[in-house]
This record gives sequence, structure tokens and C-alpha cells, in this order.
Amino acid sequence: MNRDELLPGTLALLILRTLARGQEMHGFEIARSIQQTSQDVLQVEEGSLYPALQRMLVKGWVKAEWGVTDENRRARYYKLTPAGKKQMEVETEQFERVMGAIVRVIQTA
Amino acid sequence: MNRDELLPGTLALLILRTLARGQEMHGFEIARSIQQTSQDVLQVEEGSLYPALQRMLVKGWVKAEWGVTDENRRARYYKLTPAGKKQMEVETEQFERVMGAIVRVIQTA
DNA sequence: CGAGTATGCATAGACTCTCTATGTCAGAAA
DNA sequence: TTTCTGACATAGAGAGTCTATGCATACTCG
Repeated sequence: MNRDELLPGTLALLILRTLARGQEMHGFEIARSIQQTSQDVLQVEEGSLYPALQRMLVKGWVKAEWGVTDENRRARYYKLTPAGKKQMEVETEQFERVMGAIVRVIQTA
Repeated sequence: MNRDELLPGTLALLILRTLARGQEMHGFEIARSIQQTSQDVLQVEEGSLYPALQRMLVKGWVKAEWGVTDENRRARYYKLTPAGKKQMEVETEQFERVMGAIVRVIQTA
């Protein structure tokens, strides 16, 4: 684990969870939101974010529309599809299972 | 996250923690131990285990000696080095930080 | 006005890690 | 003797992330 930022394999879940709060968001906003909510522990690099969003588009977990930000810049707004919501639930459950298991191993003296 | 088994990036930590219980163990034993302690949630495939052990040898986190099992088969016994113990502490702390951060994101409504 | 800075999207290439599949060897069991 | 199991090991593929870079546009400040 040379990693400073994310745990590989968790980015999709983080994005899904962030979008599940209901508001449409564009990429930058999603990244900022994850960073803030995690109190600066998790940093989503652009080179990770956009490929992840592409994958999620292809899989139909999110939909995207071009729009304009408050500051009058063009941006792609993402929102969850029903499939994405389902996926979020699956991944959340799976994450909690694995996490609990890892914690068990770590805490076993 | 199509994954059934491990979270990528956590295997070294699991191995370090397992060896930190004090006994020398060989590869198979380490894998079995992780699987058992996690109540069958985490499965360490051989194709993941041995490369991981190699990496850890190279980095000096573990030492290995050839020996013989109870059942009279040859096996490589691994034990933690001081550097490995240190690494374990670093990774544990890092893991807990990241984990807490992810949980925060997941639980934020 | 022009230069720099920040916002926002995007991709290429490298790198790391895990998995599947396969191979080997030796002891145990049938 | 053949088969099974324990144990180690590697090759190759695939997934995911990071660094670096590029582009376009809007805002700011001299």
C-alpha cells in the first residue's frame, strides 16, 4: 500500500454515494464533495475521476448532461440511474462485509 | 468493484497482521489463517499470495526460511522483521484513516 | 488589452495489484 | 502405481489509479 489517497476499488462507491444525495453534480463538484466529506483524507485526482465516470456511464449507473455552472462554465452534470442506485446498494453491502472482515483480521491479537 | 474477495491494496497489511501474532507461518498457513479469521469472507488466492510475499521479502518486511511442516512437507516459513513491524503500524494507521473517511462519505446522507 | 490563473473535461502511458491458469515437486493414500 | 493433496511459483491478462499533459473558456489584475 504505497497509496496516499484512495483505496483502489472504492471510487465507484464513493461517487455513487455522493450522487445519491440527490443533487446533480458535475465532475469537479463530485471530487470536491468527496474530499470535503472525508475531511481531506480522500483526494480524487482528475486522472482517476474521469475514467471512473466514463466506466459508470458505460455501465449505465449514471447519466450525464451538459450544462453550465454557477460561474458560467460548461460542465457535465451527472445523476444516478435506477441501475446506479441498485449498484450502490450492492457495493455498499459488499464493502461493509469486506471491511468488517479486514477489521476482524487486524484486531485479532 | 467487481471483486469477490480482497480489497486491492490491503493484502500486505493482512499478511503483516497475521505474522505479527508471533508464530512463524508458511504461505498456505497464512492464507488459511486470513480466511478463517475473516470467517471465510476473505480468500487469498495463491496467485495473489506468493507475489505479495515476494514483494514483501524484497522490501525487507519479512524473512523466510525453508523448513518442514507437521505433515513432513517442505515449506517456507515467514516471519516479521523490525522493518515489517514498523510497516505494519504505518499501514494500520493509514488504513484506519482511509476507512474512517470512506465510512464518513458513505454515511453522509 | 493582455497575461496569468482557475475551472472543467479528457486522454495517454506507466505502474501496481490481483486473478486465472498452469506447472512442478514430494509425500500420502488408494 | 496412480492419484490426490500440500506447498511453492510464475506468466499473462485485466482492472484501477496516478502522473503528466492538453485543451478550452471565463475571470482577474496590471
